Amino acid sequence: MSEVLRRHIEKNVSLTDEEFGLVLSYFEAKEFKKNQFVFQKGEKVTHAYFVISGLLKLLYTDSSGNEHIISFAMEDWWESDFYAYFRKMPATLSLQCLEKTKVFCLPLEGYHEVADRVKKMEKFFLQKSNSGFMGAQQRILSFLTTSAKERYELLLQQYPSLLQRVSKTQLAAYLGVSRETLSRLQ
Amino acid sequence: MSEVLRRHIEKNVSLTDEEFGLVLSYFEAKEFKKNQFVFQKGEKVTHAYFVISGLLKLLYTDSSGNEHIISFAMEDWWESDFYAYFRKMPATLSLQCLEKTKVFCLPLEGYHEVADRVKKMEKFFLQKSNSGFMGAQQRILSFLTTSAKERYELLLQQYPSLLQRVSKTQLAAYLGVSRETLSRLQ
DNA sequence: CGCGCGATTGAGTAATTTCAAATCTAGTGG
DNA sequence: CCACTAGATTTGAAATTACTCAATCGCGCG
Repeated sequence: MSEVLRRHIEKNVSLTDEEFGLVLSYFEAKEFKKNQFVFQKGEKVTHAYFVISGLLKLLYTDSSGNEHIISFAMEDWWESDFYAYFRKMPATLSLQCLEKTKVFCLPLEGYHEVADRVKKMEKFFLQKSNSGFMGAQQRILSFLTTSAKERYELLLQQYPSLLQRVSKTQLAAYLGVSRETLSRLQ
Repeated sequence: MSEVLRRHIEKNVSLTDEEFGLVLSYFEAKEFKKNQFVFQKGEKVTHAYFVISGLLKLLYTDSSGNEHIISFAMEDWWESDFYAYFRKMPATLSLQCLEKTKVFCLPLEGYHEVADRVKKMEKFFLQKSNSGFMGAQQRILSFLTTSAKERYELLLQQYPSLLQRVSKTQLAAYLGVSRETLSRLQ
């Protein structure tokens, strides 16, 4: 469990046993069942989540009740409604498990404190945030430049396991097309 | 000039005169003419740019030669091809001035060094990166949930000055529709 | 077997694109 | 002041693409 987190952090910054022990003390392990919500639209977002195993979707439900998937979070990913988390606002997004999922939770005070007390963690969070930003920008670019079909092929190429793990309805909600259109693309 | 930068940083973290002096020493002021490229696809991206005045577009040119605008950067914004900047890769994007523009440039070594030497700047960069990420995620969400017309109205509501400052062709390239479609939306 | 869920297919409708032509606008030189 | 031009914008019309709603298919499971 905790080695997964340590290996993940040490891809970016190295920590002594002592430092990692301190870091770990700010996290809490939790487990969610398939289909369970980690949090829902309107609720407080108390934690950021590091995924140990399993799969989640971060989604937005529009005024007509349609789901739009902002991202899938799999092993080794950080996820939350970060806007709500950092700004202490009610969630506009929901986070739901697509599989039985184990996570490490980090409350906001823990985030700030661990960054303060272990300066290497501030650097780590900065690098994570930077790559999150660059990834999001890539996705924006893919909406601007490529067709749904190309986005679909690219997604499966990047994460081949997704096709086995989530329904095509979910993939369509991530790609931004109706499930019927996705079905006709293949 | 430099007060613009200081005010910008101090929206997030406060600095002593001495600290700001040190921070400033890592930047270099530069000025670009209208239509001038700050960098182009394929070139090295040596700096991140803080916009003092003027307006730029960050764009991607696809294989057919069509331009897609990832973002407009106006006063008080940071911009670069951050992927290329941080990873020291050739640019996949280009940064071009839509107006005469003044910037402060920060080379990558300066970024790391200033973050190391003024720890508050690490916090500042982290906060900037986080808000950049959240902004990008909002834009992804707008592609998933709203029509081009709604995206257009939202953009003008958020940045009313854009309509005076850039052509509709550019706005269309930002919104992800053809200029003819944008013209028919209004 | 039959139910239920997801995926696919069909048909009609709506939205967007493409390419071309027409219109508008600001700046220039006579 | 006016005519002219280059660039941006709008409009037109046909072709493509995507959407919606409904019906059907396929499969696993009680």
